Order: sequence, then C-alpha cells, then structure tokens
Amino acid sequence: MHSPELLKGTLQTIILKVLKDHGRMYGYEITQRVKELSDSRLLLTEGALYPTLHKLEAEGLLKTETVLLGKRIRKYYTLTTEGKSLVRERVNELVDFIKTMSNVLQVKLA
Amino acid sequence: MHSPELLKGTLQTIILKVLKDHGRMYGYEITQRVKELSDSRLLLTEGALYPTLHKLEAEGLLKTETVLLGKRIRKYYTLTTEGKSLVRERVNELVDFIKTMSNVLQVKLA
DNA sequence: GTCTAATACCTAAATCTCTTAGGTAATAAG
DNA sequence: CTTATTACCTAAGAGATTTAGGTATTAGAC
Repeated sequence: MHSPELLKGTLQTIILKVLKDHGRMYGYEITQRVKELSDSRLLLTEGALYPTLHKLEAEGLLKTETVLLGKRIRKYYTLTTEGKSLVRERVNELVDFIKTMSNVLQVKLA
Repeated sequence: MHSPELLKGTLQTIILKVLKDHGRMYGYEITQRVKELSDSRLLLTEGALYPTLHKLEAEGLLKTETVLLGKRIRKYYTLTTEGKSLVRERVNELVDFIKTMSNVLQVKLA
C-alpha cells in the first residue's frame, strides 16, 4: 500500500479517468476497479469516494441515475460533456506533474 | 504551474532528495533549486517549506548549522545518517506510486 | 541617495482533502 | 444463522499546504 498522503489531489482525476475508460459505473464498482488496476495498491476509502462523487456531480461533471436492484439502491455515475473535456486536462496535468517530479527527483520512470 | 494540491505529500520527499543530491543547503536555496530543476513549474512556498524543514529536523532527519553572513542569518541543512537512508525509501515509494498511478490512469510515461 | 527587487528567515489562521469512525441495510456464502 | 461482501451515506478530526502576514539585509536601478 502507498502512503495515503500521496493520493491527495489525485482522487478526482482517478475517478474521472476510470469513468471515462469504463463508462457508466457506480461508487462501489469504482473502488473495485481501482483496486484491480492498481494490484490492490490503491484502495479508495468510501469516506473519500462518496463526498468526491457528490462534489463532481454538483459541479456538473458527472450525472447520476439511480437504479433499484430488488430492494437495493445503486447509483450510476456518467461523465457529462463538460466532464469529458475536463478528464483530458486533468490527466495531462497529472502526467505533466509526474514528469516534473521525475526531473526534480532525478529519477527515470521507464 | 501545477495544481498545488498535487504537491501534497511530496514536499518532504523533494526536500530530502534535493538535499541528498546537492549536499548542504539553506532554505531559500532549496526553493531556487527546485524552481530550477522544474523549469519554474514547482514553486515551493515558504509557508510550507520552513515548517517542513523544522519538522524534519525535529525528527532527526536533518541537522542544522547557522551561519552569519555580515548581519544576515543563514541556516544550512544537511541530511543525518538516518535521513540519508530514508531518502531512498521515500523516493522508491514515490516512484512506485507514480507507476501505480500510470496503470490506473492507463497512461504511458516514456 | 533612494526606491524596489531579491535574498533570507519566520509564524499563524484558514482551507482543503482525506482518514477514521461511525450508521443503515440487502445479499451471498458457509 | 452468522459472517463477509455489497452498497449507500455522513461527520468529526487529522494533516499538509495556502494565504497572509512579519522582520530585516543586500543588490541593483535610476
């Protein structure tokens, strides 16, 4: 597992990108997908996930659709048009940041 | 410039690594060195820098030496033995985190 | 000469993100 | 029938950083 502090500032980008690549997803599914993609190195906590999803929705970057499976609620999230264009920016920004960091730390990432 | 949130959790690692590579340095010098290495993309604020230096010193990772230049004070920081061994860990951890991120975001860094 | 930018140290309140620690409830597995 | 997993959620607290101060010396421009 990684130090949780390193995750700070990257959660929104992760959520947006995973939603872009996978399409419609619900919260719990996102945590599982990230766990999978990261070989269990990145474990999103619900206390961080749900507030962030709500925030992204409030900002108009995500839209929701509530589905009932039997008696169970499931909230699906999808990127809005605005959200889609932001993903690109955010990912580029993060990649750029990573490259800058590798310069400062004088490490090679290949 | 990068989103400042991305910097969170990486400041200690940056300071430690720059000190390892450059040897004895003072606070202001560190900000300038990081600015240089990052092509002005990473600008350390003093409000973050000095408390972090003091914390690292309190933890025994850095030791200081105060020098007077005329009437001006300059505080040099050097890694302790303990500090040196931690740098490696921290840099490895960050590189590992970056690799994990690139998997999750499905981007290539080469 | 004097005004400004750069050098050089520092602290403290506010902010922002996330963790921790709860709460509720349905379904699956043993 | 008991536990793990699925599935949603909130709120208090912690931790790192920003913002916004404060002090003072030295160098450069005009």
